[in-house]
Amino acid sequence: MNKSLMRLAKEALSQKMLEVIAQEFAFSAQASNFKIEFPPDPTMGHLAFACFPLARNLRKAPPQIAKQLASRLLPDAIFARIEAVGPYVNFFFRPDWLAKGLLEAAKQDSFGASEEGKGKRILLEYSSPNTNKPLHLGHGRNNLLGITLARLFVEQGYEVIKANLINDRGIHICKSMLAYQKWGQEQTPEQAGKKGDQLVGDYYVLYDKKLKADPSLEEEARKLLQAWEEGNPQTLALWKKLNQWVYEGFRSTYQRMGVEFDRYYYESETYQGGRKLILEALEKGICQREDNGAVSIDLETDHLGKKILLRGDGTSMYITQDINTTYLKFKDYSPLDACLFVVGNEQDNHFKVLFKVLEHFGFAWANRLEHISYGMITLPEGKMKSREGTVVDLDDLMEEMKNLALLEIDKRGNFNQAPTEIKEATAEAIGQGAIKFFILRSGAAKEIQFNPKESLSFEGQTGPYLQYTHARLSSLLTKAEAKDRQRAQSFTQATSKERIEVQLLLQLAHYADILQLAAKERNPAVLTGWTYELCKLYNKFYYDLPILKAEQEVKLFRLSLTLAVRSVLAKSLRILGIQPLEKM
RNA sequence: GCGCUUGUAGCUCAGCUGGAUAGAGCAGUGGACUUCGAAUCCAAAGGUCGCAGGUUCGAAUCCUGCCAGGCGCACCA
Repeated sequence: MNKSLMRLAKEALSQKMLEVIAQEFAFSAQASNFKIEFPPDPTMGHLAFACFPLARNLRKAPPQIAKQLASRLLPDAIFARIEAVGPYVNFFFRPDWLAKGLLEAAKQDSFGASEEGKGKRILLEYSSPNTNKPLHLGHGRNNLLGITLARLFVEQGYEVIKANLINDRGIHICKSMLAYQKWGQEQTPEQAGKKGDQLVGDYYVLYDKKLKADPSLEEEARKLLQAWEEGNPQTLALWKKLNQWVYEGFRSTYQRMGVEFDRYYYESETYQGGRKLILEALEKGICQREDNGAVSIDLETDHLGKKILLRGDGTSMYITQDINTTYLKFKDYSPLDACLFVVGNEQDNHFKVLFKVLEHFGFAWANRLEHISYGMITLPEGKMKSREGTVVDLDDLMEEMKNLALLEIDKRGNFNQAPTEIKEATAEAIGQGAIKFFILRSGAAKEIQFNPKESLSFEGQTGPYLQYTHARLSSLLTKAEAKDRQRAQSFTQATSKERIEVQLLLQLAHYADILQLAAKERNPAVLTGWTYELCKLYNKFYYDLPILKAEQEVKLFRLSLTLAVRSVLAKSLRILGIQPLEKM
């Protein structure tokens, strides 16, 4: 599948318009002289030719141009109706043409895929947690953004490397280590009966609590960090032990969310490496030596001020380390067409600086770096604060959502006869669907306000609504006679032309462009919005028109349409990480 | 103070590379289950698109200023 049906239609239309404009106005227009758009409402038309840009060239009023052009245009194989409305010429697709072009294709798994990224490689870093506490809702947004973008890129034909840079060293983990050392009594996660990351997180909180009574702990934590840097065996052993527990905890959270990685980078292995690159730059005169021995770079001309890259004592900083990991990514995976960092917007400035520094260092790939920034998730009370216990823990949230879903399932009783594992798995899928859709439906730049009571509903614009549509439609298909279902697979005639049916076809026709746009804009919300719209259309179709009880030829068309919608819907849901359910 | 970012219906959000009457969901109101799954559908209601200028045939969309929220502005990460 190279070109989407919609693109073919646009190209055909564009060609046609060039000819007609030449005939009617003796003006040889360029395709750039006009724009083909989508009317706000499909009842007005399916494609629109706007006459504004031509008005200048032709010195005629747009409505006049539209009228003249429309009078010249005759229906053809693609368009059934063409009419001038104000300054627009509107085109209506022939439902048969849409049906023929879509009903078969949409059932293929390759539908909507593109070769845009064929032969190209993207490295996408996301998640990148600290190892001192469990993941919270903010990480959830990061993870979901990351994994969903990865799938969108794959759909565009890119080879995607999903990388996780683990912040496994530093003062934060030393705080947990210190508290554990002092008060942990060698307790293991098994003994405590909790996940490793949760256990380690408890000690991080404990450290903070104890710190209030005993400020000298801060000094002790710093000493521990020093011991770690010096390679003290006991410290290293403790560090390894706690980190291992945390990784096991993360693994289960990741798995539950459906998040995965191809490559892990560990800060403990990379944090020193940037020094060499910076010293080289210093030799080339790109960087400057400060009075106390620190190395800085002047980004004044880039309006980013002066930045220290290496401390006076020669030790690494955050940016030192990032310079190195970025360098390593290109070393490990060259050639990369893009190298993306999914990191919260509190680091917008950091990435601006980082990218600029690498540009100054002369790396040719510096212009292929991109920060995928996203807003924080806040609570009605304000910011989440781990110290005040107002953090929404991801594991807790997922569990809570699943339990809520369980209640809803019981209320309906569809699973009363089913084994509990099936019921549980369904509840889990619904809970996940609710969380994922909720987080992915708003644009990344926006802050999300998370109100536990209201945000995670199962009705309306939600993940479960999409899953319900899929289940409902699957249920319908199982009720169709096997013989009809069989025939519907390859049935491509629009034997009925109700408005809602044409709208559904039209929605399917947009799919490929939607996927492409979502990937290009790095914005999964483009897909969530489209998918919701598809479901809305289908539910209306389902409600308004009989399917199984329709007259035979109409029934086959409607079943064929249903099969097509199910296929595309299931695929969109999978890209979003939401499980399409047969029953719920 | 400087930089980035957000401000659209009571609430949560689409629309923002300028175009046809600004759209959904939730909440609230009124309807639709003897009919393919009511986690659904339909209807009415709800808006000075933060404010003020400007560019344009045309601005929620672009520019400027102001107001409000968020995030940055470390030899922290």
